[in-house]
Amino acid sequence: MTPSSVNTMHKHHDDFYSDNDKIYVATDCIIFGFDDGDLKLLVFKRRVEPDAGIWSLIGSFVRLDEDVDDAARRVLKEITGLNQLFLEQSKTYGKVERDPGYRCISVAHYALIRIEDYDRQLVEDHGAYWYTLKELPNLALDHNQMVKDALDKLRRKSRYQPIGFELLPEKFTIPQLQKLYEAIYQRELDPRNFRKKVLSLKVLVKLNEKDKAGSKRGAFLYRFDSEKYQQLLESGYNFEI
Amino acid sequence: MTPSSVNTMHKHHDDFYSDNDKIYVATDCIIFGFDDGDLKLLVFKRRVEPDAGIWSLIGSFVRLDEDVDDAARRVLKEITGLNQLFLEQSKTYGKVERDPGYRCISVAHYALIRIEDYDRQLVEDHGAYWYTLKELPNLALDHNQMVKDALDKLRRKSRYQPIGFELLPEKFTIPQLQKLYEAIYQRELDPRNFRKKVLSLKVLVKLNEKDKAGSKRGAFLYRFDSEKYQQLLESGYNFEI
DNA sequence: GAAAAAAAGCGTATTTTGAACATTTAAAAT
DNA sequence: ATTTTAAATGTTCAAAATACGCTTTTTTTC
Repeated sequence: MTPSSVNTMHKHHDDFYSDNDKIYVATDCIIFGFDDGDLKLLVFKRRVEPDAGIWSLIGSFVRLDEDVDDAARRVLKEITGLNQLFLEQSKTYGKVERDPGYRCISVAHYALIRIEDYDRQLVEDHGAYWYTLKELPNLALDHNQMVKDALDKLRRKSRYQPIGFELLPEKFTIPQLQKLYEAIYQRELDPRNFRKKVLSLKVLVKLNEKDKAGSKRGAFLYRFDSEKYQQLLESGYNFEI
Repeated sequence: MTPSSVNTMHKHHDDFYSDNDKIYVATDCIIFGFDDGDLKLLVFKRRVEPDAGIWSLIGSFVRLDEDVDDAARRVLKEITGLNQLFLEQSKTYGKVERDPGYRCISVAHYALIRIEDYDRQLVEDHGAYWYTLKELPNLALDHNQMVKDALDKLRRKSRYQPIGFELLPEKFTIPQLQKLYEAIYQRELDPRNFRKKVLSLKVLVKLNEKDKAGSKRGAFLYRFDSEKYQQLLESGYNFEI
């Protein structure tokens, strides 16, 4: 390749790319859920070589006629049955030897789902299992790195965007929300300060119901007010949790 | 495609992928520089359709035998002559219609370079030009979006990591550093508070030289102490600028 | 060569935010 | 009725962010 071929976006592809030079493009999904005070990850038994029998993330090749993020959405839909969910690109993995079988890059996406919502039958049909993050086994290929990176993104993002609500049911209590953030940040938070902080953001609506599951006394349920959130965002409000 | 084909990472590719189904994989580079108080971007005149004659980012196809990030490094090296520089993946662009010519996804990377270091001859040979961010023209394809996203990443990242130093010469003054951060954040900072803050991080070494270019009085030059930075990082120090 | 101008550099007061901790309240279990 | 458990409210102290005043050094101008 000559130096001038650097500027290849300026040349026609046929100039140096033959069809069998092309690289496979896949997407892998890091699916986070939250249950019982723990962050969980949906993983699958891999069926073919290399690494057959090993747990792995769920993924798919990107079709010629579909957007990359649509491919991720398609995967999620077929596994969980869920259509509308939080889905965001994480990072692209492009090492030559990342998949020993053939040259393939993967555009990883991470998703947050309310663990009560997903379709249990579909998940079971695919041989999938919810692993607690702490007990996560070795995954195929570079999938452990993918999880690490996605978790990092989730942590960073949840500091300045109220993204955690995607992992909770519509109605939730402050202590539940706290447990979620403790799971994300992997450290304990002071319940009094947490409550103060989160209520000061003014995006929670207190309901006239209590959840009795967590304690004898029961805790008031809240819901996230995304309209108010949008308003505050537009008026330049800075969210940090 | 059947539902089971979702889990394609588990199947062999030949099962549904023929060679001419494959997608082209490219990389585009958002090259930031800093000069004269302004953030600048290195752009190029596109030579072929679509959008020939339009300014665009520099890019290249990823070779079959090179890592995606190596492709970006190769592009940068051939354009600027620089080998060791700050380079980081930004985001992957995978819309079907993003390039009308053919199906091609692009893994965007952003780079920070000291504007005095680059090879002017090489840049000129490639028909490149340093545009001020504010005066940036319409770019080809989805390249304006790429710039927007990369700038956003740069902003976020520079809040918790001292990456701004990559854009300054080895020796710089506090006022210069402030101008850089003002350019990145697009807002004015108080010189007294900025100085206090940045010196409190204890990663700057004051030199016995003054820079007379910026003012009549002249300002002391400093350099970034990356060893000390590493030490502090390892001891769990939290950098926020 | 004295005065004005301009940016560098140092210092202090005020406000806001974050961390630590004590106490009361509601409801279930004994 | 008493104990137990977690929810909820409140207070205090320290640290960090912000706002702003003033002196210093050197060049320019009259």
